[in-house]
Order: sequence, then structure tokens, then C-alpha cells
Amino acid sequence: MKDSTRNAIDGVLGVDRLVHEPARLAILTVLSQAEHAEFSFLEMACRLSKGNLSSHLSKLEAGGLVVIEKRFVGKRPQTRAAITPAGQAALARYREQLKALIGEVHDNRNGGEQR
Amino acid sequence: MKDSTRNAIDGVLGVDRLVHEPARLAILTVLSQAEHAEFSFLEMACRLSKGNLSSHLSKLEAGGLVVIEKRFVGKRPQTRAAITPAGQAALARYREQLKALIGEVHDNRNGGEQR
DNA sequence: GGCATAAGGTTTGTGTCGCAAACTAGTTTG
DNA sequence: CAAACTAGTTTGCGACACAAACCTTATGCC
Repeated sequence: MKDSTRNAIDGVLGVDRLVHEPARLAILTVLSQAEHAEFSFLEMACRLSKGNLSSHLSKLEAGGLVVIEKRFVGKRPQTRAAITPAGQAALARYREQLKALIGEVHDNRNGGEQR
Repeated sequence: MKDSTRNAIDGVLGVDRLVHEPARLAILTVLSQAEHAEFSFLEMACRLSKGNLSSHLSKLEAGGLVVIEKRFVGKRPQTRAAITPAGQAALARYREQLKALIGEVHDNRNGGEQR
């Protein structure tokens, strides 16, 4: 086993579970591409139910990766989310960790047996 | 939002959780590089406790992604694991899904706001 | 006005999971 | 023979993801 692969594995074992969860990864990815997004947009873009989206946003907010802004548009409440610098950093770090694992494994099935 | 990004998100939301779990991803990655690996090797290579490794291997086996071979070496029992074709396929698919998400997002913060 | 429907979310309930600690079984060492 | 080590498995528990139910305030429609 290559040392580089080993490092990649060490990396993946330490991924931030807050980012790793697919639903939240989707949310963060969308948010990383826009200034902010409103609840119903995320709901459709990420194909999440309202309940699910709500709780995931709460966790991301609790972790400081996004900020939630609540306001009124006309008489209706509207929730918007934006990624924070910490969120951008966490996402970038996550991408590096997974790229290390995914990218550097070539399909060389040379793989001699251990011991 | 780019359509390609949307597809990537759709992909990530449908990842196989059996593969997605970091501990199991590490196990599969190691196994994908060798014919087979024994329990104690995986324990160290993936930095997992015996208990953890045991239960993750059981789940991978239940899902058909690995096969477990038990045998005796001298008087001692030995457990070895090997990835199955289905496991290779699942891992390959997983890599594609995450590569799509991670790879194709360039850090163009052009991201006009929605609506 | 009165009633149904929808928008915009939040709260609750439930099953699953990951992890650590305890346990089992047999072997080697002192 | 007792203590310690190898090689795992089982159990207990807190955390979590998802879905379903719920809440509150508009907006039709009659």
C-alpha cells in the first residue's frame, strides 16, 4: 500500500461529518456558488423536504457554516441562507480530503498481498 | 446555478451510504488495492478499533461488497476480507459521483443571486 | 364573512447507525 | 497454573437522518 494512499485514508477518516452528510454537502455546494439562497430554492435545488432542509440548515447554522436570515417579503416570512467564511473553509477542506482519496487512487490492481 | 452542478448534487444525494461512511470507504479503498487483506492489517491501515472494524466488515459483507474468509493459520484463527466485483463497482460509482461534485465546481464566485 | 387551500416553515417520532466498552474464546508466556 | 496476549464479536447508548404531523399566516372562492 502506498503511503500517499494511507494519508488519504487518514484524511477521509477525519472528515467533518457536518459537511460529509450528503444533504448538507448539497446545501453547502449550492450556497458556495451564490451570495445566498432562499429556503424554497434550496428545497428544490437539493431535492429536500422542508422538514429535512430545516433541520439540516439548523445544524449547519449551529456549526457556524451558514447564517440564516429571516425577514418578511411583503407579509410573508422568508428564510434565506448564506455560507460563512468558515463554511467555505470547511467545504474547501472537505473537497481536498476527498480529492486526495478519490484522485490519487489509480486503478493499478498490481496490489501484492500483505504479509 | 449550472446544470452540471445540479447533476452533481443529484448524484451526491443518491450516494450509497454503505460506501459513503468514512470507515467503510477506507476499508474498500484498501481492499481495492490488494487481492485481500487480513483483519489486523485493516485494523491498523484504517485506524479502526477491532469492534468497529468487525461491524463495518459485517455490513459490507451483508451488502455484498466484500467477502470474508475465515481460516486457521497454525492454531490461530484468521479473518481475511476481499472486495467483490460488486464492491469494486460500488466504489467506482461512488468515486464518479463525488468527483462530479468536487471536481467540476470551480471557485467562480460569480454566483448571481436567485430570484 | 366563512371555509378550503396553499405558502413557509418547525416540531416530533422512529428506526438506524457509529462508536466504545465489555465480553468470548483460544493461545502463548512466565 | 496464572497472567497476558491475540483475534474478534456482542452489547449499550447517544446522535442522527428522514418522514409525518403540526403550526401560522395569506389567498382564493362562494
